[in-house]
Amino acid sequence: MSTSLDSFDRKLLMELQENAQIPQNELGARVNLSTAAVNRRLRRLSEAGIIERYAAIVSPDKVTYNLTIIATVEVESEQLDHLDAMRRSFTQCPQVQQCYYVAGEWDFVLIFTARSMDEYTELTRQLFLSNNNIKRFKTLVSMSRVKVGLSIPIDVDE
Amino acid sequence: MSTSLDSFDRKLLMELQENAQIPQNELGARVNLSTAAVNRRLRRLSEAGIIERYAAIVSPDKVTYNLTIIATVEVESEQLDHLDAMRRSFTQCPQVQQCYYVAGEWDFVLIFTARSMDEYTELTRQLFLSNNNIKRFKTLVSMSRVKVGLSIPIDVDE
DNA sequence: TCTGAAAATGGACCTTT
DNA sequence: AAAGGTCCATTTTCAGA
Repeated sequence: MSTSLDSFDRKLLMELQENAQIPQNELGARVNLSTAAVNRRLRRLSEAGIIERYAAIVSPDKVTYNLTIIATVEVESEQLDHLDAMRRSFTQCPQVQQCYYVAGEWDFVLIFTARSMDEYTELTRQLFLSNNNIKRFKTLVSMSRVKVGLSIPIDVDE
Repeated sequence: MSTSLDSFDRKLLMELQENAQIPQNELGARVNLSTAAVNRRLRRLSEAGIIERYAAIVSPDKVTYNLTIIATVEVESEQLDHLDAMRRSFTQCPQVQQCYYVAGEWDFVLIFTARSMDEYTELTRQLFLSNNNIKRFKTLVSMSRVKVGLSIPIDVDE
C-alpha cells in the first residue's frame, strides 16, 4: 500500500511533468536505470494513479483564446443540492478551465479562457446572472499569464 | 502561414488534450484519417507551437500535496523593475503552479499547491511578507478541486 | 495512401538483494 | 518477494515512393 516514491520515481515524475515525450531509454539514461525498469515504473505510477494522465498542452494564443479571466463567486445558499447544481454547471462549461470551491471571502474561484470579452460576458450571463443562487461575483482580467501549469513540486532528494 | 485549423486538427486537439497516449492509428480511426496523415498533422501542430508540449499530470493527493490555495496580491508600486522581480520570484517558486497578472481590484492571482498550511505560511513569508512592495494579499483555501485542467475549448464543427 | 525501416514499448526470463 | 538487467517480440512512429 505504501505509495511512497523512491528517488527514481521522483526523478521520473519531475521529467515527465515537464516533457512527457522523452522516450524511456532516454529517461533511463537520465536517472540511471534500464529502459525496462523505467517502463515498469511508469506503468506502476499510472496504475497507482500517481500519474493521472498524459495530456497535450495547447497554446491558447495560437487558437485565438486570448483572454484568461479569473472570477470569484459568492453564493446565496450553501445548500448541498444548490452547490451541486452549480458545480455541475461550472464543470460542464468548456471555457471554465478550472473551478475551486473555497473557504474565505468567496465560495468559488473560476478560471476562464475565452476568445473575447463578449464571449465572457455571455458566459457570465449563462452561469452567474441567470442563477439566482449567486449573490455576487467579481471579475479579474489577466493581462499576462506569468506562469501556467499543473506541476507538483517533486523533491528529488528527500 | 495561416494557422487556421481544419476540422481534423480540431478533433485531434480535442482528443489529445484529454489523453495524449492514444496511438496515431487509433486517432486516425477516430477522426477518419490514415496513420500517416495523423502523424504529419501532429508534427505540424507541434512545430507551429499549437501543441506547446506534452505533459504528465500528477495527482497531487497521491504525492501528499493535499492543499490548493488561491492567493490574490496587491502591490505597492507598479514600477516595471519591481513587477519583474516579483514575477520572477513567483515563477521560480515550485509551489506556485500558476500566476496571473491581472487588472481589477488585485494585481496578481496565484495558485499554490502545498503539503500543509505550515508550508503555505512559510511561502507567504518568503514571497509576500519579506517583500515590501506588497501592499496586501488575501488567501482562499480550496476545499474541493471541482475542475482542474488547462484544456482549451475546441469546437469540432465551426 | 501504402510500404517498410527505425524507434519505442512492453513482456519473458534470469539474476541480485 | 521485489526490483534490476538483458534479450526479444510487438507496436508505434515516421519517412520515401
